[in-house]
Formats: sequence, C-alpha cells, structure tokens
Amino acid sequence: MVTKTLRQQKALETKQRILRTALALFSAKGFDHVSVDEIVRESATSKGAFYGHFASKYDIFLEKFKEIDQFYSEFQQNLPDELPAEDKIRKLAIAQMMYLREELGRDGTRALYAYALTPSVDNYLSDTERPLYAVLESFISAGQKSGELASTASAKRLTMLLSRSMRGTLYDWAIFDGDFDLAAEIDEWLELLFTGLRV
Amino acid sequence: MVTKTLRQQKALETKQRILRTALALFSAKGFDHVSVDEIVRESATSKGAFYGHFASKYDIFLEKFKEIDQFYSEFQQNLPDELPAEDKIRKLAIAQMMYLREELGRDGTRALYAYALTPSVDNYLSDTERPLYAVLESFISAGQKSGELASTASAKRLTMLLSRSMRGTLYDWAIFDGDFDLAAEIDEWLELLFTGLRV
DNA sequence: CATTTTCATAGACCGCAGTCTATAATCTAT
DNA sequence: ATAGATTATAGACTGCGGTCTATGAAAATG
Repeated sequence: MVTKTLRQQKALETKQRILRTALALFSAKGFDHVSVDEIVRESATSKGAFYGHFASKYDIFLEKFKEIDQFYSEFQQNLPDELPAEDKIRKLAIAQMMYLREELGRDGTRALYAYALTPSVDNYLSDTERPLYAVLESFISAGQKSGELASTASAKRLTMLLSRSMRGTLYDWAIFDGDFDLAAEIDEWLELLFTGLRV
Repeated sequence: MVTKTLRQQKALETKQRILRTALALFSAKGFDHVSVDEIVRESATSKGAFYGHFASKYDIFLEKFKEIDQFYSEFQQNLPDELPAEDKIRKLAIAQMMYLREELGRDGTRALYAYALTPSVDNYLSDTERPLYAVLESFISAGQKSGELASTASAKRLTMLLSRSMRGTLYDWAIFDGDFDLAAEIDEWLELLFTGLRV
C-alpha cells in the first residue's frame, strides 16, 4: 500500500525526520543522554507527533535494532552450505556480536536489554519468531541430522539455549566495565559448550 | 561502633521504618508499582529521610538481595565435602534459582537486572568479589584438581562463564512470559554444558 | 461546494525518581 | 548554661518519559 494522500505523505516525512534526528542524537550523545523533548525540539516537531509515530523512546531504537534481521538472512545466504554445523553456529554467533558492537554499541545494547525488562512490554528479544531463531535452528537441525551434534535435546530447545548464551554474553558485556572482547568471549564460550566440561 | 547518641538512635529507627515499609509494599504490590512517595507517605517520613539513608529506590532492594550471600555460605557449609564437583555445582545452581524465585520473585529479579543495566552504577551483579564467585570457584577448582573437570580454562574463567549462564537463565526468566521452570531450565542447561554438544 | 468526519500535531499536563535548600533538633565546646 | 556547629529530616523543586485534550487542516460525503 503505497502512500496516497497528502496527509499520509506529510506524516511520513515527519516520522522520518524524527527518526533521523533521534538516531543522530543517540549516536552523538548516547541513548541515555538524549531526551524526547530534545529530539522533538531538534526535529521541530512535538510530543504529540513523536508518540503518534513511536510507542516509546525505546521503540524508535528498536526500529534500528530490527535491521539485524536483514543481516541474519544475508549471513545465511552467504555462508557455504557444506560447512560443518559447528562452524556455522560459531560464525553466526561471532558475526552477531560484531554487528551489535558496531551498530548499536554498548550503550545501545544496554538500553535495549533494559527495555526488554520493562514489565508488560512485548519486547523483541523474547520473540521466538524472529529470524535469529530460524537461522540458528536450521543450523542446529542440520547438524543433528548429519550426526555432528548431540540430539539429546530437540533443535528448538537447543536453539533457545544457544540464543540464551548469546543474551547472557551480551548482558555481561553491558554490565561489566573494562575490557570485554565480545567476539572472543562468545568464541571461548562456544568452544567450552561444544567440548563439554567433563573430564 | 555501636549506636551512641540519641540522634543516631533516631536516625536508625527512621531507616528501619522505611526499610520495613518499603519491603512490605514491594512484596504486596511489586517493585514497579510502589513509588518512593508512597513509601515515604506510608512510613510517615520524607524524601529527605529516604535519600539520606538509601542511594536509590533500588538500593533499598539490594539490601534484601544481598542476603543471598548469607545463603551461599550456609549452602557451602551444609554440603557434604565428598560430593563430586559436578553435583556440587548443580546443587548450587538449582538452590540459587529456587532462592531467588522465593525471595525476590520474578518482578524483583526483573527490577534487579534492570537496575544493573543502569549506566555508571556499581551494580552488585557485576561485583566479582561477591560470595557466589568464591563458592563457585572453590567447587570448580576442586573439580579440576581431582580431574573431574576440564582444565582447558582457568577456574576463575570457568567461574565467570558459569555465573554468566545463571545470569542468562535468570534474564530469560524475567523477559519470557508463560511457564518457565527455573530449576529445570538451569538443570537441563548444566547437563548440556557438562556433556558437550559434539557428537 | 458545503458539511461533516478524520486524524496528525501541538503542547499542557501527570506521575515518578532523584536533588536542593531550609530548618529545627541535637550535639559539642567552653 | 550558653553559643555555635552539626545533621536528620521535611518538602519544594527539577527533569524525564509518557498521556491527554484541543485544534486546524485535509479528506470524505452528498
């Protein structure tokens, strides 16, 4: 449904002006140091306009975060099919971490993870329909079929547990000060997980 | 330094009145549905008194959370020494989950994890000096010495990764609606981690 | 065209966590 | 005992995210 009326046209312009302004401000000053009033002032709009287009200050941010879905499908398409399942999973995990580091940054990730904890919000993180799950599950499922991966748990279940590991790593990245090499952390973690802790 | 003057005595009473009132309200209505104004009103004190005694609304809550440290040391003392390292770790993890479920609840845990994401706050979660780390590390270290556990990573490192798993599980508990059996989740997770994913 | 309806926007307003300032009760020193 | 310093507390105030109401311009209706 392409934009039709003048009204819709103008509304869309307003929305995009807000979006651009907000992202620029977030990028310049960090999510927590930009107020909605500031966004509204800077984009010469109003609170009414802002909340007409976005559900919350975080929502605007989510818009950006969801671009990661695009990233996932591209990733899947560009990956050689014959790679071992383990390698695919590791590459995905590392790529995801690097993507978030570059695109959202620590501040952004922190804000996103905090928002997901807001009561009664259908946060994107816990949406098991998002592409991350689909991609991961396809890798795991293939790995189980080919006998590379243990089948003690279902592919769906393993997908949940693996994605949880990623969330845990990202959460720690957000709360720990000092050096924290996201890619190295997830890599070491997966190595451990694949090998197992026993003996 | 035992309380000396009348002033100190009264101040302490005020503090405890606030604390009791706040915890009762949190327990009754959930952390997010209790305002500082309400605590102050209900305890017949003032904002000045509140923030004189507590750094933030979350701080008061942390006071309660830190009781878990007591729990850890008791746990360690009551555990048979000759138990395999793996069992000790699993029991600890499960006990911790049950403790949090009972004492903080999902709302409380959610609030705690959200607070830890507040920028520039020396959040308790990321304090590697807290007893959880010490207890876990002692189990892991013993397990490595006796040859039960892999020594590919240092005990300190494994402690971090294991505690991260717990944080990840608790985080997911907080963000996912519906059924989520904390104890079962961590148990299944540890089983996987000990065994490894390969073959 | 004239009218009625819709709806994007402006900005006053609310509730909240946290800060600041004033004050009076208590403590200390002489 | 009195004067002066200290400090726990009261409560006005700020800044924030988010809501609500009013309004005028654009769209639909006839």
